[in-house]
Amino acid sequence: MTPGYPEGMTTEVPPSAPPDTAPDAVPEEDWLHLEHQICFSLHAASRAFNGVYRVLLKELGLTYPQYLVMLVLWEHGRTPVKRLGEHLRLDSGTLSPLLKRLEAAGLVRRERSTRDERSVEVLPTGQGVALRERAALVPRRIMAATGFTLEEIVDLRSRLDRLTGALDAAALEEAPDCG
Amino acid sequence: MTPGYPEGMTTEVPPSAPPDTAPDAVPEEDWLHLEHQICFSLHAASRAFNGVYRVLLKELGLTYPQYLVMLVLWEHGRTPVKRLGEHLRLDSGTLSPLLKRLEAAGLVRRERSTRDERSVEVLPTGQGVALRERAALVPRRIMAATGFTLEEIVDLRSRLDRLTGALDAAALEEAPDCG
DNA sequence: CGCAATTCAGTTGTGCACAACTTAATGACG
DNA sequence: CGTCATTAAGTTGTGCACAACTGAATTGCG
Repeated sequence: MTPGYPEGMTTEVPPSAPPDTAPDAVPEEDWLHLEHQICFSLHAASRAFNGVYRVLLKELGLTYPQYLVMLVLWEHGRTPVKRLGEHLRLDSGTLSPLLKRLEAAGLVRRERSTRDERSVEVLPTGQGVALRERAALVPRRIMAATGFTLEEIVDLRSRLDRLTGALDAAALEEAPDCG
Repeated sequence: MTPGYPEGMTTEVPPSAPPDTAPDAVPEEDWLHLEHQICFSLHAASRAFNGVYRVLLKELGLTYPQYLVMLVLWEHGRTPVKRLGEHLRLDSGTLSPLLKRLEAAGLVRRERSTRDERSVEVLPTGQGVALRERAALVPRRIMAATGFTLEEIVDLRSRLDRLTGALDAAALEEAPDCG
């Protein structure tokens, strides 16, 4: 292991070290290496999670994002697409076709609001509500699959939420100028 | 907040409580609720991370998965598609078109192995190697965006790796029978 | 009222993830 | 040697994520 760099690959990063963002004395060369591992980990964890859900949700006929939508609908009932997007951090470009598929599957209905005709409200059908009972087994099986205790899960969740908040804020600052 | 359930939504989950997997005395009804928050968190964190990378990598002309591929190539040089897939947990269905785009961008070349004509080896072009210098700034900016210390990041990484390992193992057991 | 700006859902186009399949090369075995 | 299982890469089809855009409804303001 630790294969080292192939010839011609060591790219002498200029030694400019902005001291405000560097939390430690990590050589510049090692950053890509470390980074390497970290972003792999997050990416891989997300996909592994998705994979386990895929297996469990297959018998419910749901994909993972569809399951997330149903969770919101089971909890809140009739919900405008806009609010679904806020809960799930998804825009209409993702939700519109997804909801169309859920509607085609007979799990939700979409009704244009009478008060504001721009808005479309989504509500679970009887079949959609009934699915909740079968879905109730999923969380426990997911928990078992992680091998984590409840405390560990909750702790991980709070870290991830903090991460998400920081990243969202950074993305906003990064966007137009601000630099 | 805490909107409560809309009428007709409370679905009396049967009180069967398998004691082997329940780490705590959490009411069955609350599982979906808790689950709700947890899977949202992971999903959202992954997408938030992706969003920040998207912004930073835009000026390099890379997507996040393409960046992951380049990280492997920068570290290991010439690598067969098969091994890339092992590093990144991706199959040829994902990698083939991705590598085709990287090749079209002039960042990598693909060469069929002479020793085993089934295998295709990927290697960075001069342009691809040169890109590494500009990419060296990315990890630091990502770190800054997270607001996490190096220790926190490393700790989070180990948790996520443990999670991924457990989930992968569970997915294998879940698959055919094993029940 | 009349018109511009905003809001909301939907569409289009690109790219990733993955299951299922195809094709070609390799290796094992009789 | 010939046959068959295995392996590697690629292709096809479905679905998600997101940017950019369209179009209709609403709101704000003069």
